[in-house]
Amino acid sequence: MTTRWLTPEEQRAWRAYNAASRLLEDVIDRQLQQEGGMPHLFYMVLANLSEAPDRRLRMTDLAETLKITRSRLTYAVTRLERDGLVRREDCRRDRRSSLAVLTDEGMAVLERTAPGHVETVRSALFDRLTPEQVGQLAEICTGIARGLQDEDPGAGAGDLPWRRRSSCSP
Amino acid sequence: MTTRWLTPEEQRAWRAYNAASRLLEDVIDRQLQQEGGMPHLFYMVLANLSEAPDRRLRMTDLAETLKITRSRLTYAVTRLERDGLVRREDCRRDRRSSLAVLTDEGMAVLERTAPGHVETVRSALFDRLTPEQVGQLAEICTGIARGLQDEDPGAGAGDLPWRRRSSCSP
DNA sequence: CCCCCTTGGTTCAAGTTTGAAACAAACCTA
DNA sequence: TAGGTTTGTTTCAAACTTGAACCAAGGGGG
Repeated sequence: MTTRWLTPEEQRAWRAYNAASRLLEDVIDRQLQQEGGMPHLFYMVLANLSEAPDRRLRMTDLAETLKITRSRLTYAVTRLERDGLVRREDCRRDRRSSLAVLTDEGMAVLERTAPGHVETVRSALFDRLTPEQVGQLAEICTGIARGLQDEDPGAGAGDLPWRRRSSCSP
Repeated sequence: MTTRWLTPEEQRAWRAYNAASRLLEDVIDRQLQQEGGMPHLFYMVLANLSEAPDRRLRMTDLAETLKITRSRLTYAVTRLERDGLVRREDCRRDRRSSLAVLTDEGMAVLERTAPGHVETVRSALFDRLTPEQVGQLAEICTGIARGLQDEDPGAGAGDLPWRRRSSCSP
């Protein structure tokens, strides 16, 4: 079958998206690096932990919500641990698992860093969007994300009992 | 001034965006890596060169359109040059500049790789969007990109004679 | 219980990215 | 036109990412 190339309108969207996403991630990374000494991803690790029950999460679960590989998370947590912002803990239920725990210092850094980060996200993104556009963006992105999530397992249509989720709170 | 935190709707959008952009870039990188032996960025270097007059571009101009640092581009071009897909050429007009030139082999690889790439972009992104959403995405992203472009120079309002653009075709 | 398959994590080497120098050519301007 | 600034590019080390390989521990059948 011959390739279905992108229409001019699709090209316009695709190029704009690539430019915007690169620029956006750059500003955010730079801001967080300067004021928090860590890249965006590491910040998100802290943020996710801070919202988790008891400030701890299984490595695998954390990786899944962040949409990154376990290997990448291992590196991030190791670094954050070295800086004292996160601590590893063994899981009692399943001796294979390990939990990442946000330390008090980690929480402090997060609280100190959050305002500047939010301000950046706001001025770079939301201040330039109308309320309708915020909704449109959310709609578009949840659709894309859901699509890309559920296709990995098998090649065909999803037939799983709608995604299991293991838990491991002590 | 106290922080203007994100509204629930903004949070929803922001989280969805982060998930989607990460997943999207992952699929595309993986596909391109497997079928083309290069990451997305490198493909974009080839693609941009292929559309340039005479298939050549100044490093700085290329970096600017790709929204990446010159340093990053240097690395990419060096690697592509090692693989024979791109060649460097000196600029006659300005002896400081160097041009990246798409070789015939580079063009061939690009043509061989493009269909699979487009198919991935399509199935991951555009097949999940309505025509209106494509327009919305384009609108949103051009707005963001424009905003982030023009704020870098100075801190205040732009006062430049609307962005110069040097050219250097032989 | 033992074997096999799956799951949770880490490790390791190779690849990529970053940001701060370093350099060199071009461009003022006095 | 010498000297200082700007512009175009590369270099380098440190940081981060990737993917494959590895090592446990859990979970069934037999």
